[in-house]
Amino acid sequence: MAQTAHRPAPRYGNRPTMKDVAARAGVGLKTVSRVVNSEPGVTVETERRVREAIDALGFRRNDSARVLRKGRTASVGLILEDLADPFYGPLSRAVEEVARGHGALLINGSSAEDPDRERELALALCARRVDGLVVIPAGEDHRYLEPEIAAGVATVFVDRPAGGIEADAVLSDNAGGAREGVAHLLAHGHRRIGFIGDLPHIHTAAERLRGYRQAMAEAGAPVDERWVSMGPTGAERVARETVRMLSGPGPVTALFAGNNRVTVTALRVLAGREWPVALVGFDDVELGDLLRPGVTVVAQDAALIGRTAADLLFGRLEGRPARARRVELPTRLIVRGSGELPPAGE
Amino acid sequence: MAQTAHRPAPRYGNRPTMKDVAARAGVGLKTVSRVVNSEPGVTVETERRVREAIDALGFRRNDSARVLRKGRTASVGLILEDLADPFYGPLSRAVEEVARGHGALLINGSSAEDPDRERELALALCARRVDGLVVIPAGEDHRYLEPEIAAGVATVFVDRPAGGIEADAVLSDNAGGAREGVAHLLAHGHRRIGFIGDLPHIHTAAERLRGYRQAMAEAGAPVDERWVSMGPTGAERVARETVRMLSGPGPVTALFAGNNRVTVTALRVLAGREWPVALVGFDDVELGDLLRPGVTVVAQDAALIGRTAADLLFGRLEGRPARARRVELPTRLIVRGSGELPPAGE
DNA sequence: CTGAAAGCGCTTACAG
DNA sequence: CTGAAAGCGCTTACAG
Repeated sequence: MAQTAHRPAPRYGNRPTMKDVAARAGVGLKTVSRVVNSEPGVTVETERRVREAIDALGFRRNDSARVLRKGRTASVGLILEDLADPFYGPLSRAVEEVARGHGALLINGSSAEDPDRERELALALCARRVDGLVVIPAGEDHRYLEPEIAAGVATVFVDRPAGGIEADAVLSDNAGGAREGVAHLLAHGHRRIGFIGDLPHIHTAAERLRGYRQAMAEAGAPVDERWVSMGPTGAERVARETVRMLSGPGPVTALFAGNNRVTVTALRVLAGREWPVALVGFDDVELGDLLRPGVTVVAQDAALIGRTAADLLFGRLEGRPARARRVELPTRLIVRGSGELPPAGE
Repeated sequence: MAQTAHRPAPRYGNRPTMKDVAARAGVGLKTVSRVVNSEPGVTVETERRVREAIDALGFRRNDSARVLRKGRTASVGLILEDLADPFYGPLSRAVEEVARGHGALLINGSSAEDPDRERELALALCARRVDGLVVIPAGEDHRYLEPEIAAGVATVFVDRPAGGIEADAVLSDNAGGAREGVAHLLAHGHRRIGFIGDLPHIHTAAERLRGYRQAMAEAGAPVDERWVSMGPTGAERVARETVRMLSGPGPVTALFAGNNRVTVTALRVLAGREWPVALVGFDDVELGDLLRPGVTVVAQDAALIGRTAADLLFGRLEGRPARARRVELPTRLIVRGSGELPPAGE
C-alpha cells in the first residue's frame, strides 16, 4: 500500500518493459534488446529464454522510447484539404505506399482549407518529429516552417507552391490544362465561354483562370467579365452562377468548370435545362463516362502526384538534392462528349 | 575536433532542447518546461527571458520525449482497406474530426484487404503506443490484438466484426439493407434477380447475400444458383458475370450489386445493352443521380459510421463502458430510377 | 557471448 | 518563484 501510494498513474496500461523481460528471463537488459532487434551474439539457449519471457509477459517494444533514442520516427505527415474529397484519396494512398516502401507510417491531417489549421497541424506534426511533411497548402505564408525545414524536416509542397520560402513542390500544369480545355471548346465553335472557379487567391484557381484567358486571347475571343466567376465552390454559389451565366442576353454556350466540385454542381444544373450546354471540367469525375453525354475533362493523375511528392520527400531524407526542386506534371484531356457539343441555337 | 569524434549522428537535425534554452536564458530546466507548458509560477521577467531564448534558438518541444514520460500519445490509428476508395474518404475524415476534438492525431493505414498487412499495421501502431485503434478488418482472426487490448489500447472494429475476440464494433445493417433493396426489385415485378457480391468470406458480402436470399424467400421466388456470384470485385470478373447472367435461357431481369465497385462495373456493362435491366446497388455512387435512369441504391452513411466508431473509441479511453458493445446502423434506400424499371419483355 | 552505465528530451515529485 | 534529481523505456558505446 505504502509503495503504491506514490506510484504515478499506470503508463501505457502497465505494459511490461524490457526490464521486466530481463528480470523474468534472468538476463541483462541489453540481451533482451539484442533478441528484440535480432542482433547477433546471443546463444540459442539465451534467446529461447528471452523469447519465452517475452511471450509470457506479452511484451511489445515501445517504439516511442526507441524513437527518442534513435532520432528518426519513421513517420511522415500529410496535410491536405479534405480526406473526403475524391481527389485526395488516391493521392494519400500513393504517399502511403511510398512511405510503406521506406518503412514509414503516414499521419494524415485535413486543413479544411483553413490556413490556421494548416499551421497548427504542421507544427503539431513537427513537434512529434515526423521525418518529413507533404503539404497541400491552405495558407499563403509558410515562413513558419522555415526553422523546421532548417532543422531537417524534409518538406514537399503539393498542388500549390509554398509561400515565402524556397521548398520542393509538385504541381500540375494548371494553366496549360485549362488552356487546352478551353481551346477545345473554342475549336468546337464556342466563343462565349463561362469560367467558374475557386477562390481567386488559391493558386490552382488563379492558374486555371490564367489558362482560360490565354486560350480566349489566342483565339481572338473577347472575354466578358460576367462570364468569369471565382469564389467558394459550395453547391449553392456554383448553381447560382451557372444559372446566371446561362440567362439574360448573350448567355454563354459553354462552361469550363474549375474543379471537380464545380463540375458536379454544374452538371446537376445543366441536367435540368432544355438547351444542351457544352462543358469541360478540370479533374476527372467518377462515372463521368456513363453520363449522356459523357463528361469531357482535363484530368490530373492524383496517384502520380502523390507518388512524385513522396519520392521527392524520401530522396531528400536520404540526403539527395540540395536545392529546392519544382516538378510540374502534365494534365490530360479526356474527350467524352460534353465538350464537343456545338453552341446551342447555331 | 576531439570532442566531435565521439558525438553520435545529429539527432533531429541537431535541434535545440530545453537544456539549450535553459542555458541561454540562464534558468533551470524546469523553468523552461513551465513556460513551454504555460504552467503558473514564473515571473513576467523570467518568462520573457525564456521566450527570448526559445525564439532565438527556434526551439520546439519534442513531443516524442513528452509522450514517453506522460504515457499517452494523443494519437489513434485507423486501418482501412484502401484510402483511395470513395467509401473510406468520408469515414476517415469523420474519425479525424472526432480525434481532433479530443486533441489527437490520426495515423492512417491501408490493409489492401490483406490480413497479414492488417496485422503488421495494427501491431506497428501498437508499438508506437497509439491510444486507440479503429480497424476495418481484412482478416478473420484478431486474437493477435488480445494482449494489446488487455494492455489498454482502445479498439473499435468497423464494417465487419472482430474475429475470435470480444470487441466494440460498428456495423451497417447489411442483411436488412440488401433485403430491402431486393424486395424493392421484387415489388417492381422482378422474379429473376442476380446478385453479384464480394468474396464470400467477407462479412459484409455474406450478410448482403443473406439479405438477398431472405427477400427472395419471403416473396416465394426461387433462387437459381447461377444468379448468385461471389468473388473479387475487380472489373473483369464483375463484367463477365454480369454478361453471363444476362445471357442464355432464362436471363435475369434485374441485378443487385453488392458494393459500389460492382455497381460501377455493372452500370458500364448495362450501358451497352439494348434491353433495360433493373439495378439496385449497395453503397451510393457519386453522380448516381445524374445518370439516366438514376441509380437506385441502398446507401450507408460513411461519415456517421466513422463518427460513431470514434465516439465509441474515445468513450472507452475516458473509461466508460466495460463490456464490448455492438452498434448497428441502418441503411437507406434511395430511389432514383434504375431500381424501378419493369422486367424487360413483359 | 553478455551486461552495467550513460543518455535521448522531456515531466514528475520534491525541496528550497 | 525556482531548480536539482530521478525516471519514462529504450539504444549507444563500452568493458569484460
